[in-house]
This record gives sequence, C-alpha cells and structure tokens, in this order.
Amino acid sequence: MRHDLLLMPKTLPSTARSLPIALIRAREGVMSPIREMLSETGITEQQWRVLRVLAEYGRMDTKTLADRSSLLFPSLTRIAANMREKGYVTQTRDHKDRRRQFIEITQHGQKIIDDCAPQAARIVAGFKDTLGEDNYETLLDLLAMLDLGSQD
Amino acid sequence: MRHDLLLMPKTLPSTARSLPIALIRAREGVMSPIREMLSETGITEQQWRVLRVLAEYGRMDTKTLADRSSLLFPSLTRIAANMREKGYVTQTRDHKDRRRQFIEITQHGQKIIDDCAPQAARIVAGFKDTLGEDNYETLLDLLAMLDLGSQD
DNA sequence: GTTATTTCCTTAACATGTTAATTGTTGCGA
DNA sequence: TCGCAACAATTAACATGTTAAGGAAATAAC
Repeated sequence: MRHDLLLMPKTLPSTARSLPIALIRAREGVMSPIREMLSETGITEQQWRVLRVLAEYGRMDTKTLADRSSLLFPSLTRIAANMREKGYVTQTRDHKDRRRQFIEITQHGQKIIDDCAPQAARIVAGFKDTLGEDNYETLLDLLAMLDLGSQD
Repeated sequence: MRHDLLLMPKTLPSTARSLPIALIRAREGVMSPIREMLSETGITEQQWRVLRVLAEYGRMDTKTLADRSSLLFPSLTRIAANMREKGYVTQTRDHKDRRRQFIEITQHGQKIIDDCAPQAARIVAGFKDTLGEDNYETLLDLLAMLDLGSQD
C-alpha cells in the first residue's frame, strides 16, 4: 500500500543515514580495489567499463554503448577518442546514416580484459563473500529499484 | 562460514549484473531529483552535502568535514574556496595549530538548507515509499557493509 | 637547537560529470 | 526543393574525482 507523502516528516535524515552519501561510500569501497588493479594498466574505471561492455556485447553504436556503460555522451566522446588513440577501440561511421558511428573493441583492448579478468573476478567474489550470496543479490535488486531509467 | 575464494569462478559477471554499475545507476536515480531541486539555487550536489554536514554538526575542522561529506581533500579545497566567495561558509585558522582550519556555515548558507529541506525531505520520502521502509533500512545496512573505511 | 619526519592543506595535471550551445545529417512537409 | 524539425555527435565551460607533488607548520629525534 502506498504511503501518503503529505504526512511524511519534513526533516532531513542525518547525513550518517543519508542514501546518497551511503551510495557514494559504497561505490568508493567497491571501486577502490578495482582502481588499484587498473592503475597498473593505465586505464581508468570508466575506460574499463567501456571495455567490459564492448567485450560482452560486441560492436555497437555510441548511444547503446553510452547507455550500457552508464556514461553521458560528452564523457563518452572524450573517452572514446582517448581509447582510440591508445588502440583499445576502433570507431567507424555508419554508411547508411552518417550521423551515427559504431565502436568496436580491438585485440589490444581485449587483452586488457583477459589479463585483468581473473583478478577482477576475485575482487567481485570477495564482496560476495563479505555480504553473503543472498545479501549480494538482494542488494543488486534494491539498487535496480532506484534506477528510474530501467523502469521504462 | 567463509567461502574459499580460490574456488570462485574466474569469469566476470555480466555488466547488467555488475555491482559498480548498479551503484552508479542507483546513485544517478537518487541524485537526479535532488540535482533538479538544487539547480534553482545554483549550488552543486557536493556543495549541498557540505552544507548538510555543517548544518547538522556545526563548526568543524577541514579533515572532519571532508570525511563526513565524503569528499577528497583537493575537492574540498576548491569547494570551500568557492563557497566562501559566495558567502555560504567562513574559514578560520586554528590559532593553536596554524596548519589547521575550521569551517562554519553562515546564515546565508543555512537559509539554503532551510529553503530546500522540505522538498528534499519529500524526495527522500519518495524513495522510502518506492522501496518500502524495511527495504530502505536494509539497503542502507548493506551499503554500509561495502564501505570499508567505516570498519576501522 | 637543528634536522628529519609527520601532518594539514594547497596546487597541479589529467580525466570525468554535468549542462548548454553548436555542428553535421537525416527526414519530412510546404 | 526549400526550409525546418529531429537526431547524433561534438565542443565549450565549469565543477568535481583522482593521484602526485609542493609548501607551511608542528612534532620527534638527535
């Protein structure tokens, strides 16, 4: 049953119990070991996300890539240009609609994924171990409920 | 009972079920309405966080402020300078230890909090309503488990 | 007391987040 | 076909995230 928002108190929660701050801290806790792993390769966590998506789904247009890797278009423009210069991805224009473009991972980029995958998997397993399998799945489900974009 | 990490699979989860990406999307979903609210005042979400912490705990040194508002020192240096120019906070040196400094919210800054508090509270209430009170508390607890800094 | 170390804070450099304005294409309707 | 709305992508401008280096003040070691 839906609560009546008009009856909700108009005081803010303590910052120690704030959802936005809790999300930031959790993200920092999760990304810290991943960033540490990536620092040896010279790529950022966002570039890692792009590689992950491209490796999983293959060649795709920029809009889809931005959506799947949770990046805004301006960020992706810079990141893609950077990664293209480093040889991790290739960019090709759509001949049918020259506004659009496709991005694909290269062998060089795939090697980064392959080299880091075992350690990344161990990091993920560590968090599953910390929370427990059930809590881990519960957390993913609850987080998905906060992602309004996924409800369309 | 603790799982044996050496037995964990060495394959990465689908990006659709990735914890870092889920955290990013949840954060975006939560912050979107808050950012929309703040856009009218001209302050950013980080500046809002600083004001929230200062309003709740009062005058404090920079290190504590950075910790409570989950900001890195270099970011806080810029943000504090920016907010001081706009008259939202004041910075004073510690006479006993001239390396340290204290930051305090001004009346002008407090007014921002007061003006936005009701709407911010409604936004928070909306998310509690979306998840349900129990799930909301569960989520905060699970997120806290991922914040390694809080376990010291 | 002088030097080395530590601590607090700032600055620098580069990458990204965010919003708005701009450019280049496509497709559509007068 | 001309003009215009819609779309994809970029660029611009400013703020923040992140790491490393620098500077100033306090503290410890000698």
